[in-house]
Amino acid sequence: MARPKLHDEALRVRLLDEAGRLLSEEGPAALSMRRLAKDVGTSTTAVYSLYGSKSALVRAVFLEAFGRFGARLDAVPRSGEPLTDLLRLGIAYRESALADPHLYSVMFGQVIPEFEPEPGDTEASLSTMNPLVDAVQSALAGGLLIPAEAETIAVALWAQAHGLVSLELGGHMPDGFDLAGHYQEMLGAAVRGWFRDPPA
Amino acid sequence: MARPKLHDEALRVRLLDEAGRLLSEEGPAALSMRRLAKDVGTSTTAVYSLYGSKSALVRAVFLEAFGRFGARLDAVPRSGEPLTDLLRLGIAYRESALADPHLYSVMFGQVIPEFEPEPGDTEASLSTMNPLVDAVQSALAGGLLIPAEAETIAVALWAQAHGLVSLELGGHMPDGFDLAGHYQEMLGAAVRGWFRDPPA
DNA sequence: CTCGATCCATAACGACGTTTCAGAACCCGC
DNA sequence: GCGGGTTCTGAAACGTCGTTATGGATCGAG
Repeated sequence: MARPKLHDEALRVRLLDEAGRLLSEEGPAALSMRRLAKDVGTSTTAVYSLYGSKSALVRAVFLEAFGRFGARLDAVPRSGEPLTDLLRLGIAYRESALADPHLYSVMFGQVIPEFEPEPGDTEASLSTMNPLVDAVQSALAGGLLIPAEAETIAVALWAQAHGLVSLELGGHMPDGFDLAGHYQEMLGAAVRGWFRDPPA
Repeated sequence: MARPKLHDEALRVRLLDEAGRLLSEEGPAALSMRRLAKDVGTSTTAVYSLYGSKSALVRAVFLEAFGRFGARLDAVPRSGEPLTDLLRLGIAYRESALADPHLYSVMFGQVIPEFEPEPGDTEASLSTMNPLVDAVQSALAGGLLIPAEAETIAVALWAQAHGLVSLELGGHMPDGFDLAGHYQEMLGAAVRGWFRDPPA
């Protein structure tokens, strides 16, 4: 038979890490197959034998990014008070996105033309929403919210946070608008919209 | 002195139209300088003498798209009832985005790597928000909403609509989730969050 | 030690954005 | 009317991209 593989799992991981680093630190334009290969000290062929295409490589980064993002949301300490937790999750959402804007763009924008998520990849992004759904269900169970589907409320709140973050990252906020200063107020209103009765 | 220009304003308009058509019908990947030049029957040099770069060309499409988008929102008939108008605007927002998803991506995503909006281009996107700010101010003047800055409420509602549309276009909705069926309910909750008193 | 199979880095291919360049087209002064 | 100099033009060139073909290097089996 033949020589042993150099293009092994260790290299696969190194490529994935370096791809994430390139994206995070220099943006989507910096991630090219040539550049990536050179930075980890191998050839483009190696990347292709391990990943097959740029699209597949970026998908790996995409899934990894969702994994980290979901972990950050999971790590938010729970207060036992569902409405408090919803706010905390929203704040953690923005912090996570701002901590690595380029990765957030890979997850939710189509910043890399070669890659767009496949239907099955939707699950990755939906897992992001799990803690949100849990908190909404708790609130519903406590009779705090109007009777609606938990999924509907969760999607609405998710979209509220995503919309704010997305506009902020895209530079679409009004001049001088202090999003950080109004973010909690906005999240609060979004949640309050589903209240059964207004709080005192 | 010299020969008259062939690369005149008429050609500039034709290029802009064709660029918009390419984007709308075939997506961002189809918009290349060579393809564009060939489709309007000229050379790439012509595009460069008129626009200077792909970035500048896409910026023209970007501004044009915001113009059309804003016009659609301006054209929404007003009921005199600010809360009704807020819902109508939200619905028109989604309809406009879904009518030309690729253009919406150019406006709010960074789908074309060569182009990202300059600071001054923020005004274009903000004008989209004008009818929204007007309706919010009317509602505030009518004492319907809690006393907050109109800009804050408008940004929150805008982000709610944008977030929903953006997640929908990106394919991030849960499997089988009927956004169209829940969209008004969600918008209603977003507005209700700013109510002074809950409606009957 | 030789052979054959396997893997890998180099180099090539087509397409991209952009720029260079030689010539064609034009206006002005005569 | 007709050069001459200026300006504009399209074709071709440059470097980079994603991707793929190729030929040499490398190893185990006999």
